[in-house]
Amino acid sequence: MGHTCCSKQKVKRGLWSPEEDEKLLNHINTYGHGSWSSVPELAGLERCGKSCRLRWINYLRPDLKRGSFSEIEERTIVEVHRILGNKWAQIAKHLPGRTDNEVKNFWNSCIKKKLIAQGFDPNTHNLLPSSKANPSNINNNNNNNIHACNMFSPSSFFSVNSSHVSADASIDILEAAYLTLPSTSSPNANHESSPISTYEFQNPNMVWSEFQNPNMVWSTTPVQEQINPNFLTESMEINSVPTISTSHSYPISELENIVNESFQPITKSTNPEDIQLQSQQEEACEVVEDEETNMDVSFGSSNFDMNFMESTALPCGMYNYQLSPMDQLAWNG
DNA sequence: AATGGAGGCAACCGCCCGCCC
DNA sequence: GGGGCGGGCGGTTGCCTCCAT
Repeated sequence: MGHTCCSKQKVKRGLWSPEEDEKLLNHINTYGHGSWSSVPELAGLERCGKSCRLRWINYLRPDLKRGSFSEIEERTIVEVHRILGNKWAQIAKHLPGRTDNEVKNFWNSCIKKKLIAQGFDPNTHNLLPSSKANPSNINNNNNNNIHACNMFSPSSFFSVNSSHVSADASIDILEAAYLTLPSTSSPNANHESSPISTYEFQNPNMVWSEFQNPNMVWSTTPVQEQINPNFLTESMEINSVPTISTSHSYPISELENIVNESFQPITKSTNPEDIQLQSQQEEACEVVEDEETNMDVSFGSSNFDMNFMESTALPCGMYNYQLSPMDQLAWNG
């Protein structure tokens, strides 16, 4: 087996010796890595390119942070994992100096066990059934939608210490919040037949944690690039998105305006399946309104509204502003 | 002191995706 | 269009260390 680049040459496996590290380090410091497949030969190593790349990324890179994870890093991992799932590379982007491998190992060896010990399913971040049934585990809490995030302060990790959040990473959260749940778009939706690209925000279960406290969203890329068409489905039209670019922050209100300007309602689809889908979404939203809020929002309406996103996040347990008894749980395990 | 289990971590494996020809 | 290749990523494995017995 093995990767194609490894099968063509005699390669060494296993732990790297200090001499090998030095060769790789010297080579990359002098020439850069260029094509990884050519690095072993140029550096005089009997390793495959992938192995060199991995060694560099996970160990030799000069910007790596050493040592154990801080509590803030731990919380960041939990919060981002709750949204992104096992997207270790994406999670690692939120932790400067940490690698995906490191985050993954830390999760599997430490955080996962802590969550389980506190009665949370590490995959869903929801309470485990046994914990729900056992009041002693959850401090007599009856809310089955409580999330592991509520172990922490309701202020998001973005407000804890912005230096721990890379500038381009918060948008991953924004995108992933839409991508987390199964797509509600019809598999038969015919995008090609539409004369223009039409989309609709497909996942109302938005985690808008960036918008809760810091009042600022950081951006290194134009908004148009940040908005991933994958989290949009039919019925909203993408207009020319104003470009706010390159490494600056802008207020929440500005982003809200941008999004509102960028997504305008269009006529609903005539596709019977889409109509049924929209009807289901509207029904679901009505339940949301009845149960959680009187806010004048509806998934059927195409007005994109931050309040809407926040309110719809509540019933699905994606986000909860309210302090719950879970907040009182100690993180130290 | 020897041994076995648990935990942590580095590295590998296999798959996927994008690019190029 | 499709095949090859390189890079990236998540899952898994295996080794090393520590600690209890």
